[in-house]
Amino acid sequence: MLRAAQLYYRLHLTQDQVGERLGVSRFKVGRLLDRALRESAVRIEIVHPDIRLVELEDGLVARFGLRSAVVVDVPPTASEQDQELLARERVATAAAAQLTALRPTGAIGVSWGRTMLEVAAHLRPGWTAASEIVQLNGAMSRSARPTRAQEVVEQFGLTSGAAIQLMPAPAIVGSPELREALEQDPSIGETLAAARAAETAVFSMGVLGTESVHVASGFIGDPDLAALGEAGAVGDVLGRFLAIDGRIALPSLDRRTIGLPLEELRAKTLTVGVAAGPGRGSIALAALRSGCINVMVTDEETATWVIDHE
Amino acid sequence: MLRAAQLYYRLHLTQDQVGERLGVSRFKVGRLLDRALRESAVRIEIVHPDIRLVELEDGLVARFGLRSAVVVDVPPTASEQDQELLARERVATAAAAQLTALRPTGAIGVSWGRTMLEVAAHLRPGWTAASEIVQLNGAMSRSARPTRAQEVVEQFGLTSGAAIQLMPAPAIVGSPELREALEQDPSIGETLAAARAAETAVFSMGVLGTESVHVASGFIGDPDLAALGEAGAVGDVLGRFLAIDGRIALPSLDRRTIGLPLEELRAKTLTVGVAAGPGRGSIALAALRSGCINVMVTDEETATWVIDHE
DNA sequence: CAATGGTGTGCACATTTGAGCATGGCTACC
DNA sequence: GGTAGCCATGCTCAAATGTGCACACCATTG
Repeated sequence: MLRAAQLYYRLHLTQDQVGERLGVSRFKVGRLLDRALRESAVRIEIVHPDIRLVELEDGLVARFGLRSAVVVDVPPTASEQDQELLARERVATAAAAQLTALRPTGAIGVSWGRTMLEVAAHLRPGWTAASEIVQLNGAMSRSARPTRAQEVVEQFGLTSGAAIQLMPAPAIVGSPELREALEQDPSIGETLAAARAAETAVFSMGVLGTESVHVASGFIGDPDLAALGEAGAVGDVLGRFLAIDGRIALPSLDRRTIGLPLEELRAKTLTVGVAAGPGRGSIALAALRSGCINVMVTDEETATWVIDHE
Repeated sequence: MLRAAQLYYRLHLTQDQVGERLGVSRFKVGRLLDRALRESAVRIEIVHPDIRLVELEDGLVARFGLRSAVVVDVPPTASEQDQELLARERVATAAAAQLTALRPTGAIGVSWGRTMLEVAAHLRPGWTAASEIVQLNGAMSRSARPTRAQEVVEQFGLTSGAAIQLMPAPAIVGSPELREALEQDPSIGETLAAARAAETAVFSMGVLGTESVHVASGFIGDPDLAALGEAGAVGDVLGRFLAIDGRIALPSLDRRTIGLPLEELRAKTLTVGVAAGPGRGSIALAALRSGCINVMVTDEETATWVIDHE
């Protein structure tokens, strides 16, 4: 058996030649090799260092029932800030590539944020034949810091030649009643209907904290921030804050949030979630648990955190 | 590439199926797997502990231009003496099996000694269709300790149904003249002619020392022993003592030795050398260097020693 | 002593894989 | 703007390999 394995695997003879040398039939050689494999006398192993990325992808797919997952390697950098920038760049590149490979059609819903901006920047012209790009949630900033949500949608549209549809509203308003009133208004209502109708959604995940985009953009103030912390919120998806178990952390705030509700997101055929950079583990896990992601794109650190904490 | 390797080697999909999952052609998958192998991203290794035996066999074949080699594993025992007995038993079994597999025809020459006796004992009836078994060298003991050479030849004959031909002479005599005279005599001369004509020879190797068969049987006395030591002899093949370089250690003694000369042994088609037990390394190496072996059967310890000292 | 069942073997056939070659896109260089 | 060379890709065809089946061998059992 070992002699056969030696001749076959090391010297790369055919089973026929091995049989000739050993004076047995090629069938017997085949069975010998079978046995060697079954009895693990021969080990075939993938030794490339990046195989762990594949394993993480498989782990995510298996644990959360995803369609697919992409986990990218981010080489270490000098500073924490560089690390975040590099991670975002790498993950965004991968997300753009994955989107291209998935070839979505019809309408595509998109969120906004730094990560989404980076994804948009990496899309190559002609990446999809989609007909329409729809903004999924409100973004109109009231602070000096612009959300650049429009740039995201425009870039998605520009690179695909699709029509674009913006959602001209803040992410979060002061009362549920105002939210309802705004959603009734045709300018927002029609976009929301289109977002609902889209079969595909692409969005990133945001962390909760003082450096959060929503805080910086003035959508949530100190009282809301405190209440969210109290409720165990770890971050947001489409402006909707989740606790680590994947449920809406603060329903009262959720009712003031303008955009596609999570149930609707969950119902879509293709939902691509992008999470990049240190500290994204908890919101990534929450989002995965919420069931609104079926294609995950992230970095190794985040993926490892998620797998370890599930 | 890694994904392909994962699906192909770990999940045992066909290249076609891998291609389907990855959205590429099976040709590309094949090339991907090729590359993975070439770049050693995938390692195929034989992990069975006995693979070292195969490697030793290959080493012997390559270094000494053999037809084949058999190296057997000898489990450790309590005492050195048990080890020697077990080694002899294992190696003899392997030698008998190898002889059976080689299916020699015509006349087969055999030597004598403890190892050969053990080999003979392991031959199964019908192991060969050879016509004649010929004793290759003199063996008639003058001491109380019999050489049992006749038993070896008889057993070879009995198990094969072949005729036997003994060499009724001592291994070593007092003078070259006497040796010549004996070899002229028909009783010995005819056997010697048959030994010369045989296409196959089977023989063991003896170590030099006070416990040597030749010393115990009274063929060499103290002066010869001392002279052999002086000349760098390490052991014998067919009663002919070799130095570690594989040459006759003491030509004067060799001229007094009755039996097939080494040049004649070298000229045969099939020469099976058997060396078993601790301390056999040097004579095994000497015999291999002398070029008179083309099929080697030995234990791991001896094979390792030979490879390490060549 | 026949029947039985397990095991190993070789064979015909189907599937899988590899080798060589043509094609076409891309780049770099005139 | 052309063009030569390179590389990746997919194809055809042949080789290599796996599979189900029939048969032989052996030991056990009623």
